[in-house]
Formats: sequence, C-alpha cells, structure tokens
Amino acid sequence: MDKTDRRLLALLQQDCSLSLQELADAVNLTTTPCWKRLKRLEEAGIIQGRVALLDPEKLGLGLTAFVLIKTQQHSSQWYSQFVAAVDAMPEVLGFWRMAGEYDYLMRVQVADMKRYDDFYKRLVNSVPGLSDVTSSFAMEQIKYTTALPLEN
Amino acid sequence: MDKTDRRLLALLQQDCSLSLQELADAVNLTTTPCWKRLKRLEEAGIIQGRVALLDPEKLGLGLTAFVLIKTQQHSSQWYSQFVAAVDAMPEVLGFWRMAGEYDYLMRVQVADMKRYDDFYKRLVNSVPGLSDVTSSFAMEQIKYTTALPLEN
DNA sequence: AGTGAAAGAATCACTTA
DNA sequence: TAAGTGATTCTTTCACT
Repeated sequence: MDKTDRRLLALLQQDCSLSLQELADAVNLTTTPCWKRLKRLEEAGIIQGRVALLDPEKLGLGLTAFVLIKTQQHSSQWYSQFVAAVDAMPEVLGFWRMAGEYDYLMRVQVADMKRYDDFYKRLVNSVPGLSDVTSSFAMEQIKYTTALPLEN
Repeated sequence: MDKTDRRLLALLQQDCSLSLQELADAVNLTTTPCWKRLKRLEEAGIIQGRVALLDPEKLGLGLTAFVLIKTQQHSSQWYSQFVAAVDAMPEVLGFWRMAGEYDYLMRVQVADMKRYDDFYKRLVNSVPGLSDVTSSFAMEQIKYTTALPLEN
C-alpha cells in the first residue's frame, strides 16, 4: 500500500465511475498496472465494494433518527439475537456498540414519524430487555460522506 | 419513478459495478431502455453518485467517535462559520443538526485516541461558543450500510 | 421499449525494466 | 516486483425503428 494506492483509493471513494484511463492518468500510470493495483486492493478487501448513493429526500425517506439503547442483557446469546434482529431491519443504516453510558447507538432512516413509531415498536419487541431506549431526531443533515480521511 | 426504477435503485445501491446487461436482465428490459432509466435517475439527482466503499480498519482508521454539541450561539453568521469549519474536516463523516437536548451530532472516524484528541482540539478551536462538547466512542461497528430501505 | 452498429473501456497474455 | 504494449472481449452509448 504505497502512495499511489492511497491516491487511487482517495479518488475511487469520491467517484468510482472514473474510467481506468482517467485513474491511470491521475496517478501517472498506464491502464494495466493501474488495473492490477485495483484488483489487488479489491482482493485484499480494502475496496469493499462499489455502490450508488441515493438521495433520501427524493425517495421520501427524509427522517433521520438516532436511537440510544441501554440494556441489562449481556449474554452472548442475547447479543446474537439482538444483532440478528437489527440486521434484518433495513431502516437501520448504522449500528454501534458503545463505550460509556449507553450500550448501543443506531442510525435509522425512515419516511416520517409514523414510520418511525412503527419501527420503534418493532425494535423494542424484537428482543427482550430493551428497557431504556431513547430517540433523537435530526432537523437537518449538514454533512454526509462515505469517504474516509485519507488526506490527499 | 415506477417499480422498475425502484428495483434498479435497490440493485445499484447494493452494487453499482453491475453491468447494464445484468441490470437490464434483472428488471426484464434490454439495455437501451434500462440505460435511459439510469440517465433519468441520475439527472433527477436521485442517483447522487457512485463511490467505492473502503475498509476503515484496514486503512488504520479504526476509531469511530460520536460528538454531541450544545451551544449558545445561534446566529446565522456563527452557523455558516461552524458549518464551513466542520466541512473542511475530513474526519467528520456525518454531521446533523438535532432536535432535543443537544444541538449537533457528529460522526468522526480517526486512527486512534491520539488522533481523536488532536481532532477534538481543532474542533473546539475552530469557532467560538463550543462549550458543551461530549464524545462517545464506538467499541464495535455492528452494522453499516449506505443502502436506503427501498423494500424490494 | 427494442435492434444493431460504433465508440469506448476492461481484461489479459506477453514483454520489458 | 512493478510497469508497459497491443490484441481481444465486453460494455456503453446512440441513431433509428
């Protein structure tokens, strides 16, 4: 993983519709060595995939909620059940186990409050022991990017 | 935006390296009408772009932090200054203005605690009036997806 | 929405430094 | 071990139906 690889990654995480020729030009290579680098980065799992980013507003999914969860349940069995349940909920775009006061944090994207309420009920009923669940709602998304800070 | 468009979007937000032929097959079209739909969805801004998703761990960016911010400053001038400052910080992957107790929530990705501390100092010095800033750290990322819940 | 042709891009065997 | 050339194949794009 040299500087050229990093520059390729920085470019691709901004726009993966760049052609091999454009990428190669940007890093002063010809297409073949550039292509080999991309294959290597894919096989190494550094490039996890290529996705289209969609506009949530235009798709009627304008409500972003963050859910903070505390629980008394900490068995590994309960945990796998919880993770499986949350995994199966497509409204959950992000899910983290946290250090500190709350045990879990979730980012949820839905159409409106009615849909959020619906999601919330499904969530608290999906596993036992979700007693302390607090929801916070976003008024505005100021910044959102999938691009990691690779500094180029 | 009919059902076919939605199915195309659902596919592309999972994997935009699918060829036009594969996409067309999946929605029972030939390449040309399928291509025209994609162009329409791009021009409408529903497809915002195509990006490569990278593995943060493998790039040495394993620390995810959430930053909650309260402020007394609410002038539009202060706000644009704050937004511009945060925008310029590549460690910030998500930034929301919130309803409720805290005014802002941020998702930050960095290498380690040392780098986080560095970021934190830059943040609180970027604009005046960031008195109440609390950081929470993720122990584990359980789920992360850019795919919106389009239900297909 | 489809056909078919032309242009463009990706892929790979082989070569070179 | 990394880069380049050139041929082949696959993909995208578009005028026309």
